[in-house]
Amino acid sequence: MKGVEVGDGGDLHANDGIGLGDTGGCAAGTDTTGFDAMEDEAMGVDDGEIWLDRDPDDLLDVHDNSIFYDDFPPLPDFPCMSSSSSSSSAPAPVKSIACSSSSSSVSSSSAASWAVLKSDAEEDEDKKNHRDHHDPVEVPPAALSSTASMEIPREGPDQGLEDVDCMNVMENFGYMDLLEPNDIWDPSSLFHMDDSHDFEAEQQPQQEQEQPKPQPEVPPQQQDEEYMVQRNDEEGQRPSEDLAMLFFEWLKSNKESISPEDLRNIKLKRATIECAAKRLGGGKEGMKQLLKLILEWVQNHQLQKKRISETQISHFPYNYQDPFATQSPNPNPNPSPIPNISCNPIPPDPNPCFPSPHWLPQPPYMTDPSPVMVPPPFPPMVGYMGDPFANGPSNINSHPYQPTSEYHILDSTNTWQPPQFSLASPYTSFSESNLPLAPAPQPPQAFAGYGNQFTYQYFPGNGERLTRLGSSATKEARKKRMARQRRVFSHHHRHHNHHNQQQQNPSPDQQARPAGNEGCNSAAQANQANWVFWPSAGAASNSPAGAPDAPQPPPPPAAAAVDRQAGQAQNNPRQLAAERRQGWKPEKNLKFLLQKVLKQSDVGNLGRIVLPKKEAETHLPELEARDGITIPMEDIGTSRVWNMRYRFWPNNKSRMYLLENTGDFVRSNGLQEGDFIVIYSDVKCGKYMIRGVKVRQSGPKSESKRSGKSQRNQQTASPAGNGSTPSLSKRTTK
DNA sequence: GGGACATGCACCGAA
DNA sequence: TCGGTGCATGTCCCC
Repeated sequence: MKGVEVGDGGDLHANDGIGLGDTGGCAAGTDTTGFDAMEDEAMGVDDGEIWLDRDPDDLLDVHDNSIFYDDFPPLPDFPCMSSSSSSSSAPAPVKSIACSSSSSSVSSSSAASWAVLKSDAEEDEDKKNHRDHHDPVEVPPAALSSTASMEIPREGPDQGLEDVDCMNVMENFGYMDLLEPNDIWDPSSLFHMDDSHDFEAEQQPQQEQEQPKPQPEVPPQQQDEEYMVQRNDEEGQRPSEDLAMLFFEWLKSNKESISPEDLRNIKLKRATIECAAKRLGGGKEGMKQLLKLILEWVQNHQLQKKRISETQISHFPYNYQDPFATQSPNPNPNPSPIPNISCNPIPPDPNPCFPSPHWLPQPPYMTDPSPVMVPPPFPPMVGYMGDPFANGPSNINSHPYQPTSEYHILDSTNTWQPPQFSLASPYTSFSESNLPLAPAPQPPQAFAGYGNQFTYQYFPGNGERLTRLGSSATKEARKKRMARQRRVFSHHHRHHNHHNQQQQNPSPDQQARPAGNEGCNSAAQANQANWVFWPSAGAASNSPAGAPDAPQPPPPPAAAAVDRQAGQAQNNPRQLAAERRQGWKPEKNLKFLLQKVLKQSDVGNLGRIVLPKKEAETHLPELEARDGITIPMEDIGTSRVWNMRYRFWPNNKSRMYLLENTGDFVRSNGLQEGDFIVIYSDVKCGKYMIRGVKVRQSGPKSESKRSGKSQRNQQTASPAGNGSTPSLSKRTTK
C-alpha cells in the first residue's frame, strides 16, 4: 500500500505521499499548480488533483485569529500554482494557517480538515481562543497540548452554528494535538487506556458537548483517552493499545530525532482525521494508518531537519560577504523547518511564478554597494569552477531547508525533477546529472492543508525545483525514499569530497537553462560584484592556492540561471545557493560562458585578463585576427557596459586569449587577485554580460602576497585550483 | 611532450 | 620616465 490521498470529494489515491483531502467544498479545478510537474513517482500525485481549488473566501473568511499562525515563514510561492479561484494568485500574505471553515456551507463542511503546525506560543494562543469561544468540545488547556488531545478549531463567533453542524457531522473534535511534550515519551500518557473507564459515560450527548463545560477533573490524558475511546466506541471497537503501542514504538525509535515540540506542533483538524481515518480503512485500522502516516511524516521531517542541520554544519563553515545582505537581509534566517500547513494558497509574491526571495537584490541604485560581511548561508564551493548562477535543482540539494526562496530558480515552465546535478559539467552541475548531490531534496515544504487536502506541498524555490517531503504511506515507499535520500546524501558527500579534485570537461554544447523571466534586464537585478568569503586557514587545504592565504575561487556567482546542460556547469549546490542568497535572481536567458579566477596579472595595471583558452574558443566569438573584436559587456552588478576587447596572442603554436580594457571593470568592482569574473551571454538579447565576484577570506588577512610565481604555484597546486579553468583545477588535483 | 596559462619583459609612444 | 602593448618564457599538468 502506498500513501493515500484522501479527499472528501476525492478519490482514494494510492500515492507515495499523503493526501488527506476533504475537498468537499474545495471545488474542483485543474491542477495547474505544477503539481504534475512533481515527481509523480515520489508524490504519487495524480494529474488533476486539486489542492488549492478552494474558494479563497473559504480560506480567508476566517474570523478567528486563533487559526492563524504567523510564526512560520510565509509559504514560498508555489510557482505557477493556479487555482480555480482567481484570487489564489493574488499576492497576499500567506498565513501559515489560514484554513478554516467559512460561513459558507461548503466551506463549513469542507474546510474543516486541515493540518496545523504552529508555534507553541501561538498554539497557546490558539488554545486560549478555543477556550474563549467556549467550544463545546473544548478541552481544558492542559488537554489541548496533551498528546492526541483533540481540539475543536475555533471558526469564529459567527460560525458557531456551522461549527456545531460541522461538529455534529464530524463529531466533537477538531484538532488532534499529537503529543504533550511532557508526556511524549510516555505512551501510556498518550494512550492511556483504563479498562475501568466507562466509555459509554464518556459519550457526551452532543447537546452537552456543544455547551462549554469545564472539565477540570478530566486530565488531559483522559481527554485524549476520551477521544480515542470515543473513536473506538463509534466504531464499535474497544480502544486498542495498538495505537499506543504503535506510537510508543515509534517514539522509541525516533525519540532522538523527534522532539516533543515537533509532535506537539502537529495538529490535525478533526475532520481531516475523520476523513483520513475513514479513507484509510476506517475504524481502528484507519486511525492506526493515519497515525502511522502522521508519525512517518514527522519522522521524515525530522530526518530532513537533521540532515539539513548536518548539511549546514558541514557546509557553512565559511563566511562570505554578501553584498545583498544589507539590502535584503534574510528576514527569517532560521525559519521553522516545520512544514507549514496552510490553507491559504495565496503566495506572498505577486509573481506567482517567481516568488520574490527575501534576498532578492535591489536594483543597483537602491543598494548599498558596500559589501557586508554576513554569515554565509552556503559556503562557497571550494574549487568550484562552474557557473555559480547556473540554476538547477541542485539548490535544493545544497540546502534543502533553506526557507528562503533560494532554491527557487523558478522557471514557469519548470517541471519538478528529482534533484540532480550534472556530471556533464566539468564542475559538477546539478541540473544535468541525475545524481542527487545533496541529501534528498527537501526544500521548503509545506504540509499543505488546503481544504481538507492533507498533502505535501512542494515549494519550488525561485525556479528551484519542488521537493517533496511526502511521507509514503507504506514502508515500501518509505524505504525507497529513504534509500533514495541516502543515495543522494552519500553522493553529495562524495561529490563534496571530490569536487575540488574532480574536474570535468565542460561540454561545449552546454545550453543555458531557461531561467529568469526578466528578459534582458537581468543585470538590474544583480548587485555589484558578489562577495564570497572563503575560509582562511581552516580551508586552506581547499583553497585554490593550497595556501591558507590563498583565496578560494568562490563559487562563481551564478549570475544567471545557467543551463547546466549548456553552460559549463560547474555548479555547486552550495554555490548556487550562495549565489541566490547573494541576491542574484536567476535569469533564464543568461548563459554561462566562462569564468576566470583573476590572477595578479589580471587585476594589475595591465587591464587585461587572460581568458581560459578552451572556454574562450568555445563560447566567445571566433577570432580571425589577433586584434580581436570589441565586445560590449554589461556588468551584471552595475548594469554598466564595458567595451572590452577580446583578442588573442600568438603563443607558441597556440593562442592566448585576452580580455582587454578590463582595468576599469576590475577597479569598479574592487576585484582583486583571487576574485573571479563570470561571463554570460544573454541568449535573448545576444549581449555579453560580465560579473565580478569578490572573494575574501573570512579570517584575518593572511600574510602578504607571496611572490607571483610562488603564489601561482600554490594556487595551481590547490585542488580547488582556479575556478576559471579546468586545466588549473586539474593541476591542482595533482 | 605538448598544451595552457601566468607573468616577465622588451618595445614603443606619450607625457 | 612611465605606462601600454605585445611577445616570450617558465611552470605546471594532462595525455
